[in-house]
Amino acid sequence: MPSSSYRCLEDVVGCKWSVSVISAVAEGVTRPGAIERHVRGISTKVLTERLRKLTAYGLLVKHSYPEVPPRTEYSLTARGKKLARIIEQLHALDREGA
Amino acid sequence: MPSSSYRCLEDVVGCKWSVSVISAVAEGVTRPGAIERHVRGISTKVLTERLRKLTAYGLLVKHSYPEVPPRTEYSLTARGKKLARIIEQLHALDREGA
DNA sequence: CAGTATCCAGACCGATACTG
DNA sequence: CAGTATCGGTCTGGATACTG
Repeated sequence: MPSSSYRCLEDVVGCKWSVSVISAVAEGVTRPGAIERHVRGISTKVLTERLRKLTAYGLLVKHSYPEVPPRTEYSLTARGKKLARIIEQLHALDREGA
Repeated sequence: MPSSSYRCLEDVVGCKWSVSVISAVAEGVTRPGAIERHVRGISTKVLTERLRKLTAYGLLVKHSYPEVPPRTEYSLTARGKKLARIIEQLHALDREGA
C-alpha cells in the first residue's frame, strides 16, 4: 500500500475515460447510449464500468425509468460537480503550461 | 472532444506514483534514493520514469551535482506547486466523501 | 436502449541485475 | 548513489455478441 489516502479518486481521475464521462454529463449528455456516442473511442464495457464506479463513489446518481424501451439518466452529485471543477483546473494547468 | 487537452496531466495525476512523488518532493524529500525509501512500494524503474516525465512536463526541475558519489536533487516548479495544490483538493474531496 | 459476458492482445509495473 | 536494461506476470480495456 502506498502512503496516501488517494483511494478512489486515484482511479477516477486517473482514467481518461472517467474524466470524459464526467465532462459529458456536465455538458448535459446524460444517457449511456448518448455518452457512448459522445465520447469517441469508449467501449460499452468500459463505459458501464466507469458509470458503476462513478456512481459507487458518489459522483454520479443513476435514474432508471422502467419504460419500454428502458431509459436511464445520470447526473452529477454535489461531489461530482466539485470534482468536475477540479478537473477543469487540471485542464487549465495543462493548457497554460503548453 | 471534451478532454482533448488532457494530454500530459492525465498520465501524471492518473498515476498514484506521480502523486506520491510530487507529495514527497513537496515535503522536502528531494533525492531519488530518499524518495525511493520514502514512497513505500515504488520501484527504481517506475521512480526514474516518473521523475523523467514530471521533469519533461515542467513540474519538477532536476539539479545534478557532478560530485563523487553523484548527487541529484529535484524541486517543484511553479507549475508543480500548482499541481500539488490541486492534488491536495483531490485528497480533501476524497476524505470528505468517505 | 441498457446492461452483461467472453476472449485476448498489449500495456504496465515489480523484481532484479548491472554500469558509471 | 543515480540511472539503465531486461524479463515476465498481471491486469486493463477493446471488440464482439448476447439478454431483458
